[in-house]
Amino acid sequence: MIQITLNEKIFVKDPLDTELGKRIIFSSINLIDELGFEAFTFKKLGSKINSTEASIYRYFTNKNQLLSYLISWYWSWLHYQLIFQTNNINDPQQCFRIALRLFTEPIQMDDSFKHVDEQALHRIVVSESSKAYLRKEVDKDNKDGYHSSYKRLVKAVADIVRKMNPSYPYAESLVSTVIEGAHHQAFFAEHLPTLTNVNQSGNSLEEFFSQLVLKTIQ
Amino acid sequence: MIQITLNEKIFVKDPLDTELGKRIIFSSINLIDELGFEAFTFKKLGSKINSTEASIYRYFTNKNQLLSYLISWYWSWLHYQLIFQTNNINDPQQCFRIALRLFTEPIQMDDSFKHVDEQALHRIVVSESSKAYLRKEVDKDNKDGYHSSYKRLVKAVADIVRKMNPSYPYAESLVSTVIEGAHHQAFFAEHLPTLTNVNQSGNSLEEFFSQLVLKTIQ
DNA sequence: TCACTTAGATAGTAATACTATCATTTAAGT
DNA sequence: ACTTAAATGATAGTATTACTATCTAAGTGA
Repeated sequence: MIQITLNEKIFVKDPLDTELGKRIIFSSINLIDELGFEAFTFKKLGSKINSTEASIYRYFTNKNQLLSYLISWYWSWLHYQLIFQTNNINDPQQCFRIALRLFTEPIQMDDSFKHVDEQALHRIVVSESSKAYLRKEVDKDNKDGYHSSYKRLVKAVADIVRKMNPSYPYAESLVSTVIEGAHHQAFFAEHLPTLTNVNQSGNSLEEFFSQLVLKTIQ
Repeated sequence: MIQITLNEKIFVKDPLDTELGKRIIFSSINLIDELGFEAFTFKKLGSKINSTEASIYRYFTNKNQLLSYLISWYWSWLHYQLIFQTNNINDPQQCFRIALRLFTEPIQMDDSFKHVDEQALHRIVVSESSKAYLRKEVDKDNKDGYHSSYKRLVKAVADIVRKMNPSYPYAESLVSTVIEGAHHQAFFAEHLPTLTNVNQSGNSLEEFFSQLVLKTIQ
């Protein structure tokens, strides 16, 4: 049983400390997935969990903070998976393959987190995660550590890339491009298929990015 | 003097047909750039151009349609630039270089469009363009042609990629990854620099993607 | 038992995202 | 010159959003 701990400034009151807090997290994932982030409101969430808007505000200052919390939680969880799955593996090539699979394949969540719908959270990450930072408030948010989980994950994978080729100077850029790109390509494959070749005639997301990275860093 | 024509369903009434329409376009670029898309409203725009909310609704059904219009206009304009600048150039490698420069360098707009602030529009494309499609309504929007300018541009550049290597099966994915990636990397370089190596010790956006593409398609 | 935490209930406010109506100006056709 | 239609402005109204504030009740722990 593991516990993922997030930066304290990313919530008003830690939702994992209470029963209501856990209901907020659990149900917000389903509701954001269902309605999309724009149409999602604390009022709707309140009525869904038989609580009130005011109660939810005791945990998060606004819905953007809640989104950032969910996304951060997801990155921390992926990072934990990466560390766990690459444990005792020395070949950086193989480590990278594991990382790439985490980014491109729908995740399988273990029983430690039954309260979380992993498929739904993944869909939210694909469709909504960039909205957590594409904001005017990004610098303030960043100071408060809203994006530190993401930054840690990118650094960890960039370190793997550097182990494969220490002279490649764009490790972080490559990794963040792959992560964001994986989301975009998955979204395009579903909604705007002319923008992608993924899911067409045997082409796969993983294969596309695998080739791209290995050839790029040679 | 050229005229960029956009799909008819992307507006209620063509803003380029009237004086007020042009003021809407011109000022919305500045206002979205200044406030960010979330804080931007038709009411604020109305008072900025000495008109009213109701008048703006006669051109666009909502602010998302206006955003889609601006972004579409930008893609159409880039596409035009691409065709113009690659005219009479047969070497696909060189054509690609031109395309890449269009995606990575702040554009220089010609005098035909003095009413448009090119720098501001580019900032909007970087920070807000993905919000035009990362929506629950994406399929409906797509049916109405909201994204056809983007799709045409991606196809045009993918055709260049295929000329360089006809057997590469991920041309569209590669191009859309580069375009979206160029935005992300530019945004990261400014706001979340630990996620990128661009703008650090002589590293450039253009160089990163140039290497990435050329090595990938070999 | 007292203090404290937690949450439910309710109310209120300013702003947002529209829709509707009506009057006025302007431009275009006969 | 007269008529009509299109374009805009002015104003009002509505439901919802995004909060903030206050008050009460229940439960917990020392």
